[in-house]
Amino acid sequence: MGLTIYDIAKEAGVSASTVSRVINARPGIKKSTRERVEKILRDSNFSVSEAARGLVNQTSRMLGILVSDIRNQHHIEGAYMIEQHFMKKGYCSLILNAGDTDESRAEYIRILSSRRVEAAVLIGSVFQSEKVRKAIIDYMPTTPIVFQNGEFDLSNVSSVVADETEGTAEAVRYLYNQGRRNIAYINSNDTPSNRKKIAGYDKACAELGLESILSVSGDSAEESADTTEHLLSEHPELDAIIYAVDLLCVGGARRLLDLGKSIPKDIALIGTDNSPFSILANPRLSTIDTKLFELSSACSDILEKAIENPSYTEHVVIRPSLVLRETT
Amino acid sequence: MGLTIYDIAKEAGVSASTVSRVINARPGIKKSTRERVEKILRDSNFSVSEAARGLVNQTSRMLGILVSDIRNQHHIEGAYMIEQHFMKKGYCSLILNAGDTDESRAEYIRILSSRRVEAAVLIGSVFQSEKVRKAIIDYMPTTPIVFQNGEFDLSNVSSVVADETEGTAEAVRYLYNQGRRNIAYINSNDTPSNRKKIAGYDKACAELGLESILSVSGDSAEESADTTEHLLSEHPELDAIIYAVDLLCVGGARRLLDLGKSIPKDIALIGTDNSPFSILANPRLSTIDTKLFELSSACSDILEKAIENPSYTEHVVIRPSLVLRETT
DNA sequence: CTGAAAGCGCTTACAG
DNA sequence: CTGAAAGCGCTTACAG
Repeated sequence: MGLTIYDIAKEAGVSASTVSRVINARPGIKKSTRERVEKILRDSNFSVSEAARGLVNQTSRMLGILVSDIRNQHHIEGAYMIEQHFMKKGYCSLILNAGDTDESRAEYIRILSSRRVEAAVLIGSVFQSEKVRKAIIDYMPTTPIVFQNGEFDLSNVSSVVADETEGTAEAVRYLYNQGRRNIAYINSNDTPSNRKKIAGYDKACAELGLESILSVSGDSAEESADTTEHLLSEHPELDAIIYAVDLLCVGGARRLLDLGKSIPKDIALIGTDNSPFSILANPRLSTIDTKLFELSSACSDILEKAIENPSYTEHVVIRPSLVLRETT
Repeated sequence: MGLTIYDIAKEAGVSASTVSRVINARPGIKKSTRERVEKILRDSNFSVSEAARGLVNQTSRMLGILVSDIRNQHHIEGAYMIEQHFMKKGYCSLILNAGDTDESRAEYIRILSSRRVEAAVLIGSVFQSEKVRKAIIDYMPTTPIVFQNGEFDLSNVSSVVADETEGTAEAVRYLYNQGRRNIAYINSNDTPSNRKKIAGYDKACAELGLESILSVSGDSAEESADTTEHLLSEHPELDAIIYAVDLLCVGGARRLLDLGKSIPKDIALIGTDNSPFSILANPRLSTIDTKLFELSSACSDILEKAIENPSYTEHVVIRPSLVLRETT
């Protein structure tokens, strides 16, 4: 199995050096030799071992992409974009599910380091932790890293973040301007990103003299429906709810309809992320667009520059915008 | 940067062999030596180069997972499961988007081969093509491969397929038993998998003496809504529609509601895949459950055995079932 | 219990 | 234009 360049060399009656030169299209090889070797390469379906090549070149042509859960549609978009873009340049992407704990996420930094990836991307604010930071310092102190939706104050880490605080505050202000005065917020998991959203909600409520009404839901549509119903029973005066995630808004909308509420007449709803759910939902969601596509494409751009020049670093902030549909 | 075992050896005053033995927990090392080396390993945050190690061991500890588009929720589930499972055993997964053409998909087989993956998984019936088959013969003739939702008659390729023909036929029969007599089918892209579904639809229609009414939609909910409306204008007698994909069913349901139809009274709807959309949709979809989870977990099991024993091969067929909710 | 040497599959000066 | 040699970072017989 696995032919080596020595096998090819023997068959062509040349040295391995020559075969290597042909494979890598180096100049200064007699045309007839080149063609003979090329034919054998082709006929034998030879494929170079990237591992061996990487060992001598000190490159792996691999990228590491860490996502806490690859099944999360919101995160996979970025991974997709990066994988597609760099595959064209001959890079393969190790897309790994870094798990739910800080320990496991830090461990994945170590794993990427032992695979000698040339650059890494962290997707999701959950990577914001001291353990991950330390793992980067210990294991990838000079590898270019791009952090999507988070930041570390390290010389090799770039960041691309959405200003979710401001995005959420704007949603509150919009509802206020529409005459809503009892605006609740339903949060999902406790992540750095969600904390920023709540900060924006609280800030805007304070500015406008509104009461902060905060509730937390599990991360399924069904749980959100229950949370929404419960919240409404405690605060029958509610005339608007903002959700930290579109999916939760879908669940809430559904339950409110079941309870005989009219949306947005009785109660206005705003989701977050402008995800596919927001258009599929019935009614279609108004939502805070966190500009996933722009975030991902900024990551991809930075990564590209950082691979060229490993000391390149950049910090980008993207401003969310409000997308108005049928729930406001 | 990049310490090698020679750096560690020098610092510990031992040979590289000894360091290697400590790293690999080989027996027969004096306890004091082992502990001294371990401490240095830890303090210096040493991490072995998997590439170099792989070169000598003739293993890569990498798996290749080919998906046509990683953003497809239906496909990523399998990739997730496999990645998670094998990471525990020290394997990293190259999850690659193999693209839209047979050429590109075949090319990815070559790429996996040059990365010397120890096993590969093809997810999705679209890999069913002569070009991919040839690429496997040429580049991975002995690497264990598991094909999710497709098969190749090759000694190194296992398969796990859903019997979509039968699953779809059953949906038709169910509708018939409910008294529906004008049952249409709306297909999505032309893939081997979708062809099997249509075969099942046609077969059941023939059995029951029903007319086959087949239409094709683009792959967004919006396009499906248009297709549905158009189909209904040509066949006002329709009292049921089966969709090749849940998402299309969501789009169709939405439009039918907008047109003032009552679901399922006027018209019954059945989607395919039992995807998250089917529960989120309003109304919730009845759907042909293609048992994604079982498919994926069967792939993962086979893969595990095949990595142990590279000549292991298995062929599994999984029977879909009908899940009844609010659209029938 | 430990080390020197060879080798995994490549690439790249260096020499001719 | 081409080849012999050294080396990338490891592991593993082999010898002691």
